Formats: sequence, structure tokens, C-alpha cells
Amino acid sequence: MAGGAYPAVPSRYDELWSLSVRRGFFWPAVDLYGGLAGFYDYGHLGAAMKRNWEDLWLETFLGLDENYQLVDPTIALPEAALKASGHVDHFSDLLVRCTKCRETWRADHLLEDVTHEAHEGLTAAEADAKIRELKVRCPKCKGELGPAQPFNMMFPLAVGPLGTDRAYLRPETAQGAYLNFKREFEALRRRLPMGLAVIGRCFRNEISPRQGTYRMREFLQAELQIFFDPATWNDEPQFDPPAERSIQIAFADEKGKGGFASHPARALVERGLPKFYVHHLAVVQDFYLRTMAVPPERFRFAELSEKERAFYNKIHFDIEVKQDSLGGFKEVGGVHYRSDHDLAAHQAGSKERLEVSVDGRKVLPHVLELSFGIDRNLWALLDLGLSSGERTVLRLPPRVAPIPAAVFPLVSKDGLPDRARAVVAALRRRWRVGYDESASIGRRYARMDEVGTPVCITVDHETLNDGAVTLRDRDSTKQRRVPEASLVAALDDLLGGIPFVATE
RNA sequence: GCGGCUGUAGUCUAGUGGUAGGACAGAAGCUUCCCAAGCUUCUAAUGCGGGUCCGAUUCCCGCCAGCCGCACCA
Repeated sequence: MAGGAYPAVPSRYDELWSLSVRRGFFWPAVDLYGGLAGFYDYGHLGAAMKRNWEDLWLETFLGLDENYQLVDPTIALPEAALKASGHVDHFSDLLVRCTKCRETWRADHLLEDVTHEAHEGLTAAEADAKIRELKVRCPKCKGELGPAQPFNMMFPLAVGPLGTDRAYLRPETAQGAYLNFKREFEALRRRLPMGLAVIGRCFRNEISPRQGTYRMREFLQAELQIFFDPATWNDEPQFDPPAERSIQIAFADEKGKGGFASHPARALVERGLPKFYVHHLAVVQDFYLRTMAVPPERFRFAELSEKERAFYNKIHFDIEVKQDSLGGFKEVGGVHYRSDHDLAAHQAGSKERLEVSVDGRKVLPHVLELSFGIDRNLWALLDLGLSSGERTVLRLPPRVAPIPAAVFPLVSKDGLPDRARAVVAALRRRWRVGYDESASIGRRYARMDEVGTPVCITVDHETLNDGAVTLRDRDSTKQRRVPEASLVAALDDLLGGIPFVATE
């Protein structure tokens, strides 16, 4: 993991990797064989943390409406569906390589530089013809350019014995929700708004995967696609944004400065953002500031300029968290108003009618997409939580911590281990609690601090007499005495967000 | 994908053309009545494949992986 000759990498990045590998959060996949760039495996702590994050996410976003549901669509998608969605054409670039200096260029960019016109959607042969016609040469060395080769960011699949059915691994989970819209609209008894959430793996053949779990070739998304009637949704009182709530935003022209400003929800609506959109910005902001306990100065929405965002996204703000290991605010998700682009595309592509009837009107629902990169969110939480100094402590939100609690006998004799094991057995019915009797009590606390366990429970000699145990708080190291009978309630409180109270 | 740099136990590292030393972590034991204490013992490494050489972890080539810069990021 050493950073070579350039010390520009924040050492926090190396620290985070080291901790992650050492303790079992994640590491390069298949590293037994040298690894495969852009692919990572989650170890036991990472997998547990991921599940916890997903649980909280589902609780939060499915909790918004009883008509929001989790679905689990396939990862392999046939070419026809991805053709309709635009991925086959737009997710693909024609590359040309200089025969002299081997530099690769995007064919459409080279042509655009010469003609100042857009050249999207050319075939390889057309691009070659244009390049010859305009006598385009390598911008770097003036060498002759080789033939244009299509490069698609999607991983192709050869389906069937002859591999004749063209398909791809999905580049985003969203398509699965759109493809299931019609079925679910019937199954959920034809009500709008309807939300379809998907949590799952996606694949993009990134040219240069880097920065840990920030740019991966296989990654996890959690997305909620909200289908709604554009004619009425802004009138629904339930989607009024909380008027006095402030939303932390960096608009497109100011995000480069690295900061943001707080805007009252009302001001954003006056500025022209739809009410339902502002409402969901507030929901997402709460998820980060409250549920994930992100410090306010490290959270913002960053607006994408018209040039940066996809043409079908009418409004697009990235969700960003400021991470020292990655050098500043980095995208962990997005809030996209995609209009009717997706359903219209699949309606055209499949020839199936996707319009629905609302009060006698034909409506092609619009989509608001709340999209989250799970790996990026987990990395961000590790980045924010990690403090290394005298003590290495991972200050994860209690409910995200992979090991919610651990039980120790103060010493490993005098019957304390047996008693401690009994406490563990009782708690394991509810939580995956740890147990450790090796080395000194201080070392055991330190081990748990390092993986973010919010509370440790110690059984000592007094316990044998009075049935009380010591709770020890990760962040303050302070302690409190609790009767064994109240342990479950005490843990419920702590994991539910009620602050630790120490006795003296 | 291009260029530069790098690759030694789980982690962080030292070092050498004659098969590697430490720290931390880990295991076992002793000790230990609340914060990485101490003592003893132990486990454990030169990314992969070629080449040069009597001999390669060291030198050379290729691959893989990582870091930085560029490009890319519908």
C-alpha cells in the first residue's frame, strides 16, 4: 500500500486500508492470485457493516410510504433492454489509437475538435471515414491514427450455448425497477406514487479503477425509484418540504470552492426547484446528518451543471461527504429527477404500453431517483469514524457497527468466563455480540474500539455477588454499572441512539 | 489506456548477488481485579512467470497489483 515517491496521498488513506485489511472489512478480491483491479471482497466485519447500513437504508426509505417496496431484479440484462435505455449507445465510446505514440483518443472528441460539431452515435466505419476525410492526426505527435474500436463500459455476456443472445451485466440497478414497473403497478394495485427500491451489484468496466472503493468495476447500489404523477405530485401536502428546514447546497458555479451554503427549503422552492424535490433533499439530508451522524460541515448536495449531467436528468444534485482520505467532498449518491425518460424509452423499446390511468387521465409516470453507492458510503463512514492517536477508535454510528457489543470476563479465572459466556448467550438472541477473554482487559477494549464496537460489557467478581455488569462506552471510555436483567434494555437504548450515561 | 514511482510475515518496515532482521498484531502459558503492562515460548514474508549467474529477494524482461499525474468517469 506504500504510496511510492509521491507523498501527496493523505496517509489517512493508507491507515484506512491497513485497518480494513487487518481487521476484516475489505481487501482486493482474489489477492491470493495478485488481484483483479476494481474488484474487492468484503470480509466478516465489512459484510456485517454492509448489512447494517442496508437495513438502516431500507428502514429509512421504504419507511417514507407504504407503497414503497423492495424488489430484486436480475443482474443480467438483454441487449434490447439496454439499447432502449440508451446504455448500448451512450455507455459506449469509439476509441482510436495513434499508431506512432500509442496514445488513445475518443474518436468523437477528435472530430469535435476539428469540426466543432457533435459526433455522437457514429459507427466505427463512419468514424474511420470521417477521420480520413478530415485528415485528423494524433493531437500529441501528429502520427497516423489506427482504426476506431468500440469500447463499451458494460461487461458483455454470452448467453446460451452458442452465446448468440447478447446481454450485459447491469451498469446500474435502476433499469430493474423500470423494467418491473408494469408488473409491480398491477401487483401493488395501481397506486401512485409507487416506489421500487433495489439493492444490488452493478458492473462497469472502468478504464482506471482507483481510490479504494471509490471507483470499482463491481459495486453496490441502493436505489429508490419513485414513480409519480407529474400533474399532481407538487400539490400533495405530504410532499411539502419542511419550510424552515435548511438544506446544505453547493450550486454548480460554487462547488469548486469546496464549501456550501445552507438554504431554507422555502428559498429553494422560490428559486424554482419543485416542492417534491426539495422534500426529498431534506429526507436524504436527515439520513446523513441524523441516522449516519455525519458532521454537518462534512455534508452537502452538489448541483451538476447542464454540461455535467445526463440529458434526461432535469435536476441533478450529487450527495457528497467530505472525506480526508479522498481529499475533500466526494460523491456518495445522487438525487435525480429523470422525468419520464426511462418509462418512455422502455415503452418505445418494448412496444408495451406503460401509461397508467389516473382519474381517467392517461399518465406516463415520472421518476425521482434516490441513488446511493453503498461501497462509497461505507468507506465514507470509516473515513469519518477513524481517529488514530493514543487510541485507535472507529466512531461508527452504533447501528452500523459490525459488532454491536462485546462481553469480557475481567480475568480469565474464578468462574468469570463461564458467567460472561452466559451473558453472551442471552444477548446473542438479539445481537451478534463478541466475546474475548485473551490478554488484558485494556487490550480487549482497544481491539473493540478499533472495529467500532460502541459498548463493551465486563463481568467481574462483583457480578457473582450482585448480578451487575459494567458497560463501557467506546467514545468516552466511561463506565456504568447495570444489572444483568436490564442489559437488553440498556443495549436497545444505546443502539437506538440514546447517549451513554456514565455513573461517576 | 499512457507516463513516473513502488511491491519483504496479518500490518508497518530493515537489509543483502550466498535463501532474510525488527516492531506491532496473533497463538499458548505464567501473571493480571477495568483501559494496548510484564515475562517465556511459538506461528508467520521477498506479488507471479521467465532470463542472466555456480547461486537472485537483490540485476534484466514480461505480467499482475498499488500510488501519483494525464486521459476516462452515459
